[in-house]
Amino acid sequence: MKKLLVTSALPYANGPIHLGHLVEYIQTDIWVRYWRLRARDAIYLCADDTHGTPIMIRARDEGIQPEELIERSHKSHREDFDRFYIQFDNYYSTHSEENRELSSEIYNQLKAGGHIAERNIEQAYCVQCGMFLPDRYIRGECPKCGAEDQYGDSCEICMATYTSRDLVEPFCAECAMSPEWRESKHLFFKLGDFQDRLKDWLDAGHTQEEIANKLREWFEDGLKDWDISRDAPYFGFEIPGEENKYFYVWLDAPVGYMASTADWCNRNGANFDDYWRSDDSEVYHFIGKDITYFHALFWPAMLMGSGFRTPTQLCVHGFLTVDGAKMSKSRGTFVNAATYLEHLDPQYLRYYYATKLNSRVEDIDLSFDDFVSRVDSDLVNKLANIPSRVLSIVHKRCGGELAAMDETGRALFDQVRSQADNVGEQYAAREFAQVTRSLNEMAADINTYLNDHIPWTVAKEDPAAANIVLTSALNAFKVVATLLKPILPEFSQKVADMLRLDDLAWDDLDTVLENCPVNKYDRLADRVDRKKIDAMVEATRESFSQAEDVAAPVLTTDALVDCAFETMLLASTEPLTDTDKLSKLTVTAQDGPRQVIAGLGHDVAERGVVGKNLLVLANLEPKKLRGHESQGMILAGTVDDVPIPVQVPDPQTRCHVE
RNA sequence: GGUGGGGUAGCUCAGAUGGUGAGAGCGGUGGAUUCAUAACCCACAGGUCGGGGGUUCAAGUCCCCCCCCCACCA
Repeated sequence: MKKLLVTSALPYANGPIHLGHLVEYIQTDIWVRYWRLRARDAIYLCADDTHGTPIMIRARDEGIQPEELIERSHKSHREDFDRFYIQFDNYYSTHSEENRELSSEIYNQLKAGGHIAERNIEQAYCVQCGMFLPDRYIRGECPKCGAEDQYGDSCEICMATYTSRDLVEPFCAECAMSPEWRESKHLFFKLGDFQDRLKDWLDAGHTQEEIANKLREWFEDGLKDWDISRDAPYFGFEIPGEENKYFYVWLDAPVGYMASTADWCNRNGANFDDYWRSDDSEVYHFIGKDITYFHALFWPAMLMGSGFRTPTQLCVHGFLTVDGAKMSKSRGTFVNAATYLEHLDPQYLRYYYATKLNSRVEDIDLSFDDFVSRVDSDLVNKLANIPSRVLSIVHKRCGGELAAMDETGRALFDQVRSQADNVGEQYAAREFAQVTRSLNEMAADINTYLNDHIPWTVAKEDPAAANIVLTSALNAFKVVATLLKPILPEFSQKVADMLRLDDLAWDDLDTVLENCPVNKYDRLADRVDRKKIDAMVEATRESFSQAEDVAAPVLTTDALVDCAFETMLLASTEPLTDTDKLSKLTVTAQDGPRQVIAGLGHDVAERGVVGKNLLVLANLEPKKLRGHESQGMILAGTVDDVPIPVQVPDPQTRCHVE
């Protein structure tokens, strides 16, 4: 079999690992561990993605060098991964000499091949911050619907896309200064040069069919040139032959896969070219669907244009939702890996994700109730229970030593053993949900066998006869524990220890333990305490509310003096149906009726606020939103992301708030 | 707004290329058991397969329309 190189996407060095990240790392790790179990030559590589504006700005905000920031991230990422049993062969960094050299080499090759174009473009430049502003760092009013405080590339209210140049009254997101427009030279990768080869590559089945379909849509519009340069100041690699130009972070990020390979090869006496310039290896990238574009178009094209091999397969997965909804900081479901570890066993999450994962691009849901029931009923009640019930009798009645299997016991063993290859195929196909289903069926067979042969009763009269049953059940369980190893490495190792084996190996699936001593049962897993989940959610909620408090600037009373808050009676509401959540509210102020446009959702009337006194910022400059004039701003808080206007209890109370 | 993916028993989900009376696990109910982490084993669930129309001898499974949810949009 060809040697295997497997990667997970490079986490950005700007924040901690969370439960959403872990879907991918656990998925990849299980897959690689399966191949290691099959004794295949496989390496699992990753690295931190360390460059770009957000890192630079964050370091500056913290008053440290970017190098210090990314080193801190690297350390914390590694720690989190280790504790979740993510077994990288190498966890490197894109801020490395190898990465600089490889990125430059690829760029030089592309340039030599005529695939790099130069063009001047005009960009927002903040004089105060001394830098060009990426779309995410420039804000302003949406040119289409007039919504305020929108990003430089698209409007979150009306979903319009545009360029930052189109923004009305743009300002720098960092310092709020209005930017000036400066022209500078940018370098572009002519992706269109590779259109035909990319099409062929996609048609050849290098990724899931649904992904390929989506990419083909982009082909129809024609592939645009990709801007790969950024002007100084920028945290990244300088572009060879240019002055004050840096590679855009997404250029050198995937090259990080290669840099990690190079570093690993150097330290392990292996040959880099065997992986990246050879067809004798297979390269698998596990990625989330959000970065498909980079991995399915830019990345293969970069490789094609620079004389390297292209990936064997892109394994694209969906996103994680928690209890059916997007992860939420305020609801406490945006759980960091480190927070999870303070409360729960990492193996539970590995097992739970495995029960959900398949080879498709579906989102998976972490439902806490389901999580508890899966772990308790599968892992504890069914799987871990088998050695527990068997070994207790072996030690109580049979002197702690196994016997030999009889024909019936052998039949059970063979039945379980015969499914191993099938489970292997499910692993190879990344159908982990099927793997867990198969394993639970096998466990059910063993439990049924035990119940049918009542060794606990037989042992009272005839311990030797009972031991035949126990020995058979335990040997069948050894097969299950071996097959479980990629998902639950520690669980499997503990089983090996109980059986007095060094480890559980695929090649030993046929090896049967008979007439030999075994150790006492060592507890394999405990039930999930629901209280711990609640505590974890609460801790998450608190950590983010604290963070947000710190982030808010401290105001003096001066800032509030100009604000005229007034209670106004809400007379009626009317949803603006061509918007996602805007409603037109009619309120009665002291000086008469007013119209206010508010993003409170179309169903705001159902929250019992009509006829109530609401708190309104009354002296806000009138503004048109989606063509409707808004004369004030309703103050509201959110409960579970649902906006609730602030009410003043007594409807008779009409006042200014000073 | 565009595109993609979904909507199957209370919950989480299986259900190639249309065809025996629609499934699993969990929960629930009844029984059996006591070796085991109140675990395990057996039996029971009658759900308009989102709604409507169509093709067909036959449709969760194909076609059309509608509703709802989710994601992505360099």
